[in-house]
Amino acid sequence: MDEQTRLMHSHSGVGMAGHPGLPQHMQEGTGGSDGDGRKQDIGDILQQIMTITDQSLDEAQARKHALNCHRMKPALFNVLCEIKEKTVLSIRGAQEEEPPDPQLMRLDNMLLAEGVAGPEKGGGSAAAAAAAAASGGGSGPENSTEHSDYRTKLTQIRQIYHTELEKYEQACNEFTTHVMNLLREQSRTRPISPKEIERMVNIIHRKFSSIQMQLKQSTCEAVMILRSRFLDARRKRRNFNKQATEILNEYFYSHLSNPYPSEEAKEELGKKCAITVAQVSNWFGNKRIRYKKNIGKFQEEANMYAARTAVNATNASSHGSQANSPSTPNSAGSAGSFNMSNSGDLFMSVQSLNGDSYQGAQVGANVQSQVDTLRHVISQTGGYSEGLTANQMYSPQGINANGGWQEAPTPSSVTSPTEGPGSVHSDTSN
DNA sequence: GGGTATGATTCGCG
DNA sequence: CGCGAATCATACCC
Repeated sequence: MDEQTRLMHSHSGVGMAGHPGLPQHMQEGTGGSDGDGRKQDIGDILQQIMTITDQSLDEAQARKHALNCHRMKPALFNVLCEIKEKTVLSIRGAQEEEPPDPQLMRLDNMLLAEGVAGPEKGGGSAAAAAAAAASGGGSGPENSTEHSDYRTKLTQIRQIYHTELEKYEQACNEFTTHVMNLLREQSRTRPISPKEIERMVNIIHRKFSSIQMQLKQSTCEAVMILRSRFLDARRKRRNFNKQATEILNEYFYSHLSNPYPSEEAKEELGKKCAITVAQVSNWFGNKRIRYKKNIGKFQEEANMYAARTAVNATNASSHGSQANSPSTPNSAGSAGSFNMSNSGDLFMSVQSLNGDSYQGAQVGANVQSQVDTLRHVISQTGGYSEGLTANQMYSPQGINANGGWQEAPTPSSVTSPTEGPGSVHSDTSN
């Protein structure tokens, strides 16, 4: 410090007369008696500035300080600030005033709509409710747990978002303060106008807001993923419970000739299995196609259910025909209207199990179910398969070239004597 | 972990 | 609109 003071004074006795911030050259007045001296002075200063880089660090430091304390400094700074203002800053300033980013607005809107941004209470649950409404049906309790799950996750996202946002804001403020202090500090040693500081602050804010936008964007993505997970039922697939599968299988195998449950039957099955009608439809759709694709694989299962149905049928003592009650799906499997005297005809009509096609007999449901049942019982014993294969020709109209379930009228041989050929099948809601 | 089973979705067809 | 077929995504089992 002492050395600096010495240096400072060594330069034409220049003191610290100048008031920082004031245009010193104006204060000096126009009295030009020492004009030459001042010119000499300025030349001196400039010389010092120009050569400062050639000096050693210590020397330069000392010289710098001396210059800083020079009475001409404020004036020089003022001029430099003006020049800066007119050149660099004005160029930068041209692109400063921008309209709010449309993408940012979109993100903001979305976050608001999803209940992530905006008021703390209600937003999340409202969004969850909306999402739930969009997801459509589904079983009640299952749905409510899904709700809370969704809400919990959304709250988590919300919390993270707000925490991060706060962090960013804090960091932004800290950084801004830091930079402002730094600039203020530096403004003592280099020409920095307050306007420039203001601009710098703006730049910092813009940078931070772009970071914020990234945060918003990733938050939006997270919400979208959550939403899609919540809405996409495939992702929350649960196997039906054993009982439900049994009920469905029972129906399927006891209606193997025409496994197309009517709407009423689907509702009934849905009720029994605690699943929706749509799920019943899905199940039957899948079952049909998969059964048809690989009958061999399902053989055992088919036999099992067939045997079970057969047992049920034999055990059931009631023999009142329920063929005309299409809305009772289980009537087919459990009703005891099966007439053994028909068995011969039934056997004759049963098709080969190795083939792709089935007979879509439009006989009474009970009779038909017994046909299906017995077909498997027979196949299990391996009794009639060859003969039955040959008998396919017996009912040519029952064979579908594409291997689909045939909906053609029943061959007369299967027609139950108690029910006319036109009796309603339990599967069809016609 | 990989293979299989299974519920759901999508698409084209009649 | 219901169906078959293909496909996806997950559950389940070894």
